[in-house]
Amino acid sequence: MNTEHWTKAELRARLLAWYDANARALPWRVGPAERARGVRPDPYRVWLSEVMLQQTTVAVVRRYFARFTELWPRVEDLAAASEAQVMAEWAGLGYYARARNLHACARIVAEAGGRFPSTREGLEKLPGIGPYTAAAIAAIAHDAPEAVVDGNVERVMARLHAVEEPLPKAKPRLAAHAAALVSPHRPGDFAQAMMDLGATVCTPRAPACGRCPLAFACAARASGLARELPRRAAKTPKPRRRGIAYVARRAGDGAWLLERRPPRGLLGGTLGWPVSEWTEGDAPAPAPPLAAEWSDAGARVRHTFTHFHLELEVFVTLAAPGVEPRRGSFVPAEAFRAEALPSLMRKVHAVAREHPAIAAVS
DNA sequence: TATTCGTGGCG
DNA sequence: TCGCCAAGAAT
Repeated sequence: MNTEHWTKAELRARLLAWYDANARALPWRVGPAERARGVRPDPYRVWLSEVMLQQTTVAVVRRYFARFTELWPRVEDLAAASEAQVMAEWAGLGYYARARNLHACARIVAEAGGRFPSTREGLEKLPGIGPYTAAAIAAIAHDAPEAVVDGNVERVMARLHAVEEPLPKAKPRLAAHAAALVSPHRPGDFAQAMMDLGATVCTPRAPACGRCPLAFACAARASGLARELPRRAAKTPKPRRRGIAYVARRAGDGAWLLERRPPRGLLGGTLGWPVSEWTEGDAPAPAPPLAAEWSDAGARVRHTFTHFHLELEVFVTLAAPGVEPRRGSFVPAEAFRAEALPSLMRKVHAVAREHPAIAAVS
């Protein structure tokens, strides 16, 4: 029983009208005006942007998206790259399983003629494409009438309907609300409008209800709850772990000792400095990757991951030219780029490079 | 169903 | 300094 004095059609119309006037200009987006003229976005660019945007802010994705599409303008180009190249370019973006899945997905699609599936069901079979991303590509690239439910949409729905149940338990309810609203006429624009609204107006901390095209229908607005919703289940505190990072340069040619991490798990598949185990209680056991005189670089590296804090001691050494490392391999100085390392490892590099034993080399 | 997976910006 | 959170997926 709908006891509201507004209809879903009216709500859709208000949102789309707002989007027509306020859509963000994004490099991977075909705006509402162009779209009205029949222009459709390139599914490859939609896919690439959506994967990058998973749990990641637009500001950061802009830079990476520009670089990726410059290097690899088509899915076949990305498929032809090596996984190491893709990992190096992804470095700093986080959630590195995305990069591995991105590359695997590109090879599957390229092998299949370079065409992405056009349905949500087909898309969801590909690595790295889950329910959200499949629906987003289907709606945005193909105008399929799919409900696209991300964090923004969940927040908008929680407020619009004053859903008090905390996340993540409320997810099915919020998804149902979103599904009931999907525009049958402009599904792609509707999906992007919902996300723009969440990103620029119905924001987490300080919603700008005065500028919201849906304020007239918003239950949370009416009851003064907008800022409180959506509620979330209490989070468990992050433990603190400690470890040691080892930065070795080779005397003479200045090569750096780096190690590729195992393909799964934390920072899986990325390039980095050899490290000890990371422990919570006891001090970490030393685990130098080669026999040498190691010096404490002094400054500690602090870094916070999704579920723990880490503090790393940094040890450095200048290794003799003929030394054989127990782990990792030497990368020539001219081939080394700190930008190809994940953020944690960049921080280690920034500390190590200040030490005389490291700085003195070439 | 609950964990595990990065990072940077902001209040 | 610190907790919160962002266009989630995989296991």
